[in-house]
Amino acid sequence: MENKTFYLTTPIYYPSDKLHIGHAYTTVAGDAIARFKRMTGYDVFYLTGSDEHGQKIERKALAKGVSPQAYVDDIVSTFKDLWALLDITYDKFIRTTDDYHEKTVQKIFRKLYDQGDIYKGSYTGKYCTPCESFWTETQLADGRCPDCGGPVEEMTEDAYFFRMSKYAPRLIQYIKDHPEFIQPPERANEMLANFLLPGLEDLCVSRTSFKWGIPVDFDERHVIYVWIDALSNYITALGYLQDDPSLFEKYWPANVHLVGKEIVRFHTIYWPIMLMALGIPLPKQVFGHGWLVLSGGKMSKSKGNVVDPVELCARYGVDAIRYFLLREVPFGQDGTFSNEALLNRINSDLANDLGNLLSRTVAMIEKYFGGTVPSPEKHDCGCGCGCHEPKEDDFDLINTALSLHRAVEEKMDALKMPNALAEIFAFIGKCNKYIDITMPWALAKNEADLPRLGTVLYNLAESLRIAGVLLSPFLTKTPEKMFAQLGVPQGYDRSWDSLSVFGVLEPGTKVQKGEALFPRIDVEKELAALEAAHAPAEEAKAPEEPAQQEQKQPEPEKGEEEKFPAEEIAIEDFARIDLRLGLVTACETIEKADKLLKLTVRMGEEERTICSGIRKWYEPADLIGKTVVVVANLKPRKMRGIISHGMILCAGDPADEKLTVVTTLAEAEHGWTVR
RNA sequence: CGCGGGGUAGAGCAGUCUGGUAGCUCGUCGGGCUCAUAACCCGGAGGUCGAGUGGUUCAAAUCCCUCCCCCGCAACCA
Repeated sequence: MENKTFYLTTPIYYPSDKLHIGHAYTTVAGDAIARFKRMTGYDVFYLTGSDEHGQKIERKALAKGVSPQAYVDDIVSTFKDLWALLDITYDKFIRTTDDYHEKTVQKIFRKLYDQGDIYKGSYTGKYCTPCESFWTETQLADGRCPDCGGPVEEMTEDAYFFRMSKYAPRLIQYIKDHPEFIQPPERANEMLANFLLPGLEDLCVSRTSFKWGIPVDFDERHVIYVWIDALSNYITALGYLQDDPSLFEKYWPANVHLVGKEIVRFHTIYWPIMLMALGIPLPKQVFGHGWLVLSGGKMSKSKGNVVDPVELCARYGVDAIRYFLLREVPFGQDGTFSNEALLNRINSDLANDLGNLLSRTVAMIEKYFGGTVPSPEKHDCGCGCGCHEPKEDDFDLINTALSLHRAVEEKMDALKMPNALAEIFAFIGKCNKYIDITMPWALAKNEADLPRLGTVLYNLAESLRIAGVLLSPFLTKTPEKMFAQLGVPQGYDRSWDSLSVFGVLEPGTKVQKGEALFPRIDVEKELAALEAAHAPAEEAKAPEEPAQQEQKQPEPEKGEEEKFPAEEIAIEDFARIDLRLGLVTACETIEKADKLLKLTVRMGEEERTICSGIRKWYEPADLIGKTVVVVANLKPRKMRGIISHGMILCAGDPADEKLTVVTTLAEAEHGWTVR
């Protein structure tokens, strides 16, 4: 019993920006699993962290004028703040810039190199010196650089490669033999059909184009590229190849790697193959969950619809957010996030059903029994000796209460958090109904019914204790508040084991009515307030609801990419852009390019081909004969095999729903300069 | 024919693997109750389960076939 271990991981997140609700989703889910496993007797190790290397970070830091390390230090601290806010009980937070991680990754790299799984190869391609980029034959535009149109030359660059193909057959077999390895199962088909069966290419695992990474210790020009660096965190965090490997020995192989569906591929192909090469057992399961899609489309900064978990917690409390994330969307599928859905969930489940149940139960115990939990009648006699008849309603309630933990365990073992919560809330519904059936207020009117009344209220209080215990993996503050109101002491009374007994709560315990668990929210008002808070110019309004205890973080800048006015420029800067009027003489669609239109544009003597991603809004016929504004001195670029020489100016709304090509008010000659 | 997911009551979903009275949540309408956070409980209305009045079957939301539509990913929005 005590030796059962459970090793659970989240992805390590990339600190190029603040985290959003999607990251919170994964990590809260992991936390619920971790808490559940701990309560049910497992020795749990829950790992999360940050993946801090790479060119993108290097560039962002440079742009900000700080060192990459300073840059990531800053952002990673906001990660930790968020996890603290959401009550995430991780056992370790690994950073890929941690010293032990870097050293171990170097050892891993060297080991794989020494045994021949990583080899130094070379990459031959067409190189454009000014752009510092390699291009493949197919990327070239007329034999020239697709970026700048300049000449390219054949160049060879060294790089290290991982021999993926060698292990592919073993992995294919493993996946077939272990149907539980990739979850949900349809992802396994996806991986096999898309990547494994067509044949794996060797993977390039080093880079020379940037420095912000872990150097290959025997070839300092190279840094280790993301795969080996990042994925290894799951074992370096446990001390693999380090002085003290005891954690590794204890917890590996991982029970579950929790990942988003976009990185299932790396975790079910590259990572297992790395482990095979290292001679380490594979993780038991990789679970790829779905995404929270916003009602207005995918989350993106330019749409201004990024959902900030910090703000939500500040408004509604951590438990409301945790509950919504865990309950609303089937784990593994995509689901939609909307403020309205969130508020409805909070009201109907947390406020109306759970909060109100506690409130009415405690209120009745105070009113009818002076705040002392009454004793239930004994009705196990059944001999007709004057004792009370067993009540069917009671048995029904009690039996449900007693079988509930098993139902929850079953759902949780399949990582079905929403279903587990549904079980618990079905029981809460049953408690509300029980009140209706038994009508305590009627019993209270008759002295003779007092014992029955006591039984009813005892059953309710005990049911709430059980609900509180069952909710503990999911909600972090609420069970505590429930126990406080019910007078449940610390210890066994709150443990998972106590769920198999109905009657743990001691009669005579004092209850204490407290604040409403979840104050009901006026949805319409709140939606209006949210909208106001997100209006760019307006200050965030104070929440309508009593502020929760959570500390407010500095507001992130809203829609920073859309900020207006943008940075000022001088007239000379503008003058560098050569804008011309052009006449569209021909326009056609391009095969296999569902976003592009290919336009032929005349500007004075010159005629050009320009590709533009406006097919969604225009038919070719709409544009022929129209005058458009062209950015004439833009670098030519190859798109879908066609060189686009220039760009057509358009105006569009932030949601990307409406768009119009910019044209002139009066008749104008093509070739004129726009100024 | 690139890969994948999906189309079931006004909305969001379950049911499909393992064919057999079409279910849940929210909303809506009506009723009950008054202990409670205008909450809770009960009942009603509302669906030819994307289309083929396709195939298999005694029986299809469920299995097979064909087609249509939506959404992701990928390749092209500079």
